[in-house]
Amino acid sequence: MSLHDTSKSVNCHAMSDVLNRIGDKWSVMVVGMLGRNGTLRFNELKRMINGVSQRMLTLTLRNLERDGLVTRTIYPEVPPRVEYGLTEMGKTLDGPISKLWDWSSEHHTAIIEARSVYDARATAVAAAEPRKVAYAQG
Amino acid sequence: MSLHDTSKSVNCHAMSDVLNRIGDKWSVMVVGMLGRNGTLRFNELKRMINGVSQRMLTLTLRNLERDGLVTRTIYPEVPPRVEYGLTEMGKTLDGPISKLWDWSSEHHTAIIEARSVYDARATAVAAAEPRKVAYAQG
DNA sequence: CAGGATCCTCGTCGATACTG
DNA sequence: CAGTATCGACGAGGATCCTG
Repeated sequence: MSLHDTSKSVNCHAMSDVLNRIGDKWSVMVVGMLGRNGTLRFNELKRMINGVSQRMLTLTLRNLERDGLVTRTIYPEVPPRVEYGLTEMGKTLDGPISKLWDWSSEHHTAIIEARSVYDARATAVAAAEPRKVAYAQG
Repeated sequence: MSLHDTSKSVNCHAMSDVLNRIGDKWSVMVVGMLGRNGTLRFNELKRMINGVSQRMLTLTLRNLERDGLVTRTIYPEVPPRVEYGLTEMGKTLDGPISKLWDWSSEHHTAIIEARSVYDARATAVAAAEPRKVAYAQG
């Protein structure tokens, strides 16, 4: 088949590295938001992303900027204004992320359901098996 | 434009929830591997994934199973044999993940480069600005 | 408004040892 | 082989306060 262990290792490394950034929840959010809205200010992002702390948003943006995915434009005004946008590379990432996004909203319900099924079964099994305790105490 | 804040919030929630699972490095790896190879045993996955601990692989597989993305088949033999595969929903996830995978290997180099550029600039700025210290100490 | 600095907590993960 | 159980270390991340 099409599986070469060597190339697999290399891809694995690249994925591993890239995933450390883009696999991050907030990064995906930021790229998604910027991909949809073009350009946003710090507090606009903060409001839209819902749950992100100021610290995390700052760090996320810095990392994305460092990786060449996000541009940071400072307007020397008062009050200060900083706008964030996607670089060309960032825009190419928006494609895959959108796919992921679509997948999420499409299958979210199914996942929630699968979880409750799994949990119900797990609980049932746990309840049906107090034997361990009985033996241990007997 | 096509941005509705309300639907955004909902999607944000769904993404947030889903990303907690699939945004996880190991989960992506596992789904990727299973997507490519069809079905794999525990230690096969462990060997292929390169760096995952036995504990993390177990947890990852349990979570994926719980979310209805991975099947777990136990063969009552000795020595024990357990095979993992993707569910139908899991297979649909393999698409988006493959996109991400491809993107990773395609842009990995550019990212590494962007980082070193950024770091070089950051270092230069830090070196060019000992004024703070000078003022503070003067 | 946009962030830097700090503290502190909670969860994550790896290592290890044991089981069926 | 395929796990479970436990512990300890570490770092991510939130809360808070402060600056330009």
